[in-house]
This record gives sequence, structure tokens and C-alpha cells, in this order.
Amino acid sequence: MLYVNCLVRIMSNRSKLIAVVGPTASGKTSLSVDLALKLNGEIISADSMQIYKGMDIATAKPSKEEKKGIPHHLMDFLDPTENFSVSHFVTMAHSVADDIISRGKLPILCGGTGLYVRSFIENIRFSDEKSDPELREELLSRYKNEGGEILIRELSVFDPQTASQLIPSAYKRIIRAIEIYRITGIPMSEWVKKSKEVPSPYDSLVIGITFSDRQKLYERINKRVDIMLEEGLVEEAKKFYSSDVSQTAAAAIGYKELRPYLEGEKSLEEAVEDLKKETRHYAKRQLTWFRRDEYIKWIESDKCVNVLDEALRIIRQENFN
RNA sequence: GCCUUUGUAGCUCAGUCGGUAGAGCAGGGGACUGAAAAUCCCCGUGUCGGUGGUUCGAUUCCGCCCGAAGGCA
Repeated sequence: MLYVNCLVRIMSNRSKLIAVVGPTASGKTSLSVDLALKLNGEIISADSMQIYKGMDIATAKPSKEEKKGIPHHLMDFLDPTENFSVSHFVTMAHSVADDIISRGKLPILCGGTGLYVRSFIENIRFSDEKSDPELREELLSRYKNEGGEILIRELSVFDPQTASQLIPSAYKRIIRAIEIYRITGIPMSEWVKKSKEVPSPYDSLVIGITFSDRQKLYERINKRVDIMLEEGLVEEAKKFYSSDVSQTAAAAIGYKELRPYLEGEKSLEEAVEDLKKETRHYAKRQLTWFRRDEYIKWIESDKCVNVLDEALRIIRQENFN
């Protein structure tokens, strides 16, 4: 098995790429920076919220000092009024990765947005057709009035496979499945097949950070939220709500939990507890997402002495240096 | 010291006109192809504070003990 892997790598001659994934507050940022220093790399952020300008504290963007001079791409470049999506990410990440490689450096993907990471690593290719906000609105109001079952039945006429995988309450996925067919005339299940046809141009090694004791991760999360507050999260939230924001940016954890406090409906203490809780829930969902990818090489952060050394060991073991 | 209220899941609390109990939250598991920090699904046995009594049977009724809150002295 090992021989086969080596052989494939030597023969395929694909460019190497390392990814660092894991739940929020697990230490991805510092590991990726240290790896970049050791391996002459640059970082591509795979984070659906760190893309936005001004959303610094809430998204735990690394400071100048934390970046240690390593270039960070796809971070801090978009205005919060702009929407964004996976397909944008994949397209941009490919061009950035190719640029890094062309300069003789190692691209290091780092982020906790599972959909972004997986789509990039598995080279999922999205259609050029954009989404149609008006159609979505229409379908959403139909969902509210008529219910999910009717929409699923409608979907099953042109895409029985996708329809069979959906339940009435999963409205976002029902709406998207109908939308993509209406726009392109091709059912979602076909798109999914097509999206996987081209193998990845990169030879990727994905390292995941986790904790054998979930409680340890939760303690880190709680502590980090307290630090965010000290750094001025409340002020950042006020500023965030002082202007219009896109639907994508509005989903960020950190502002919406503080909003009831800003509007006088909850005490700061209560809002902060909510924020910690939502962050913990999010971390749990991320772990569920990444656990599914059997190609991830996991590091149990609370069990190993030095995460960087452990990562370097894995990299050597996989012939990646 | 006396009176009242109270003690049920990690937390907040329902409930059982006597047949050994269930919600919310927390917690756990899962799904995920253009909003993904989003969205959605599944998972509830715990000396019913302790002890004695009544009873075929007590977490439920009665006595005593222990803990908590409030009131009167």
C-alpha cells in the first residue's frame, strides 16, 4: 500500500499541497504558520468568514505578529456587504495555489470551513451558472406556504435521486436542488457526478487537529471568547451592525449572539454565554464534518507534546518534505 | 426554637388522584455539492434527599432525620 502510494506520487508528478483542518480554536493558525516557516510555504485561508474585511476579532484572524511574515491569501479581502460562496472560493484558491507553486513555494491550505476544504481538496468543480436570488425567494415563499413535501414531489419529477435523499425540513437543500435544475436544465444529481470527474491537480496531505478530550477544546473556546471580549468584540459588533451586511457575513458567530445585548434584550453575561455555546456547537459540527474524510491524518492536540513536531513527523512519514 | 415552601436527569423544572417518570437547556451521534460560522435529522434509567410506617405495591400518603429558601420570635 505504501509502495503504491509512493509510486503514484512519483509518477503523477503533481504539485504537493498541505492542508491543516480542525474545529475552531484547535490551533490551526499557529500550526500552519509554523509549517510555512519550516517548509517555505504560504497560507491559503479556507475560512468562510475570515474573507471579510473588518471582521477581525470575531473571526479570530491572526495578527501581524501571529502571521510571522508568512503571506496569508484569501483572507481579509472582501467587503461584508458582498456575498460569497464555495464556488468563488474554489476558483480563487486554485489560482492562488498555482501562483504559490509557480514561485517555488508550498501552498498550505488552512481553515475550518469543511465544505470549502473538501471541495478544494477533492477538486469538486462547480458549474458556471450563478444562483438566482429571485428564484430562491420565490421557492422559499412556496416552501413556507405549501411545505417541503410538495416541493420534494415536484423535484422528484426531474431529479428522483436527489429528491429521495431529502426530507421536508431540509429547505435550503430542496430549494437549491430545484434552483439548479431550473437554471441549467440539468438535475443536481447529474451535477454532482460531473463535479467529480476531474482528479485533483495537487498531491494533498491533510492534517487534522483534534482533542481526545472534547472538554479541553470547549475550555479553549470559552477562554478565547473571553479574550475576544477583552480585545473589543462588543465594539466590533456595534460597528458591524451600523451598516448593511450581506447574508453570508451576517451568519458569522460573534455578532448575532451579542445583538440581543446591544438591543437591551439580554445582559452581557447572557449574551456571552450564548456566544460560547454557539461556538461549541459549531466546533462539534466541524468535527462531525471532518471525521468523515478518511484521508485526514489526525493529531490529538491534548495528547501529544508538540503539535508541530507531530505534524512534521507525519509529513516525513508521507514523504512530503 | 416555631411556621411555611422546597428537595425528581449535569442544570431549570413538569408529573405520577399510589402501579418505579418526562420536557427544555446542557451533552452525544449523524447529514451536508453555489448562504456552510449556514441548514437539517436522531439520542432521555435517574438510589424521584435519607430512613421508618401504611399498602399486594410508595417517588407519590403519614412520621422522623438531613439539606435549601423565606417568614415569625
